[in-house]
Amino acid sequence: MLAQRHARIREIEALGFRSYGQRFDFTHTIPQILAGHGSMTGGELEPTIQVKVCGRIQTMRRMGKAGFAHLLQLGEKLQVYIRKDAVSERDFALYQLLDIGDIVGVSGYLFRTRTGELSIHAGELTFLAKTLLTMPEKWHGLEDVETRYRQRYLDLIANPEAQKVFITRSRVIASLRRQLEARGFIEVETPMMQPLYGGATARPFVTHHNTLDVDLYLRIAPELYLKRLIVGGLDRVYEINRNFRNEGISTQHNPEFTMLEFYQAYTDYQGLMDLSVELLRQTAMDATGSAIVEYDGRRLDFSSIRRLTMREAVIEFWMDAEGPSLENVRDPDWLKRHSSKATPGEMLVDLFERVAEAHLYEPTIIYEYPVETSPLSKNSLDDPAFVDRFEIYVAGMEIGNAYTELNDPQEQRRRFEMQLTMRERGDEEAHQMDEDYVRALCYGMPPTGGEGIGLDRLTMLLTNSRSIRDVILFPLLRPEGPIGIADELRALDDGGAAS
RNA sequence: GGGCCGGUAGCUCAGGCGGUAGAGCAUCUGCCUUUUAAGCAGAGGGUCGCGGGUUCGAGUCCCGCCCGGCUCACCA
Repeated sequence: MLAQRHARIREIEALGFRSYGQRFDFTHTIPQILAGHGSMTGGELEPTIQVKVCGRIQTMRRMGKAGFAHLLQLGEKLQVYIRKDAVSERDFALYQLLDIGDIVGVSGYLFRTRTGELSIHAGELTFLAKTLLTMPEKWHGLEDVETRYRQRYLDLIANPEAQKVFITRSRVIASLRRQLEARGFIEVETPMMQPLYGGATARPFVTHHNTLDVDLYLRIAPELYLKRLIVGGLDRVYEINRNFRNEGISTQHNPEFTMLEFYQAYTDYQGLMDLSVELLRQTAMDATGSAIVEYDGRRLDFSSIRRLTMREAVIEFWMDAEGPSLENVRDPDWLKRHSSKATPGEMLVDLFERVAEAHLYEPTIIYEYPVETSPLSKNSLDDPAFVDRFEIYVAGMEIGNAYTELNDPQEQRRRFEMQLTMRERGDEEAHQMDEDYVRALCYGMPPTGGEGIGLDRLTMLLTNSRSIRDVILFPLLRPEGPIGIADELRALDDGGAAS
């Protein structure tokens, strides 16, 4: 097959075409043609409209002295009609040599076929690039998930809906940027390689800088750097970038993933709740055209987001009919009877995760978190065992985490020391002491609200994708091993040189 | 890491009580000037994921390994 296609390059060149062509100045993209002329009748297409389009050949139906092909560009297709008496002899010879997957340019006029399909009546063909490998089958597309992830380019060619997912992803990110900029946030970039990792509980990837001879960690979160910027007086900052966590892979976890983090001085977690509700609603609108989307057969309404405390969620979703009372979930002894964790706060979180989390299908904000699991959040005024923090859950997934930032350096020092104790007890994920961060707080950080939103997961929800790998162009997989294409190409090259 | 499922032609998939491997699309040849899962006639194409074992004989049975999916654990 490879040899056959390779030989065809010479035949195409013998006709005077370049097998790998030059720039092509099209007049319209295929989506533009469909949008602009898709609803015009055959009659309205006269006088003729001349266009130049280009794309990849998706299908071919040859009928002797004429034929049809579908040209695919940007996930949409336009039919091309080529007939012997409408093109030059040379172009017709080229048409006969075309393979599905070749990239060509076509100039001609628009018309409707007998069956009513908008098509381009070819007057001239331009050869732009040759495919040497066969394309996936036309009506199933490429289904093998491993190939789809490893060879994403093939997935994007063969499955138009795969392109749509990544276009929506781009819209999600653009929408959030636009909304934050409109509110006076500025986009910043903070280190991906950090001497100390922090801002989340996770195991890091380690790398090494040769000249400085130091180990560095790929960041697990940008949080501590962004808050240094708040200290510095950049009152509203955000960053959209990758975090790296050296942990398991699943349908909801990829080792590198994209987070939006934003920090707003002089607000608190209540202010961020209101902002989040607005951001999510508008992002859903911008990405999908509606605040109501379908996910896995169920309805998600981003325009009405419930707010529940963690304790209320435990009560509401309790597995038995006779749920606990508010007094129960406040009572350390009651909690101890239902969880084996070390402290009342950890017990409550444990219960919440077991009882409620999977049921949080409709977009829901959960607030009032215990202090033990939140080393960087500010204590609640009315209960120092809790912090002013909330998380956003949709379809059973956590997609956002926000809190009033702890800005008291003494308290922050004590929290870090508490984490160090946990670390000594063997908790690898406990937070490290970051003295420069404490020093920054010593200069005074204004009251601040900070939030992180997982953009991969948000994109999953807005594209109806069940796996995070479907919204990451190149998800991490084990390396593939030898492919052998270089050897095959070299063999063809040697053969060509010899002949 | 555990459990379950999968890997057969370029693609999508069948098949199998152990006996020389199948279809559709794609490819090649011929016919066909409005087709659209175009059609008709013919042809080629496979170390059945890899390695061992059992057997006269393994794609099929057994063991190990590789790759992937789902799921549980951990996390966002």
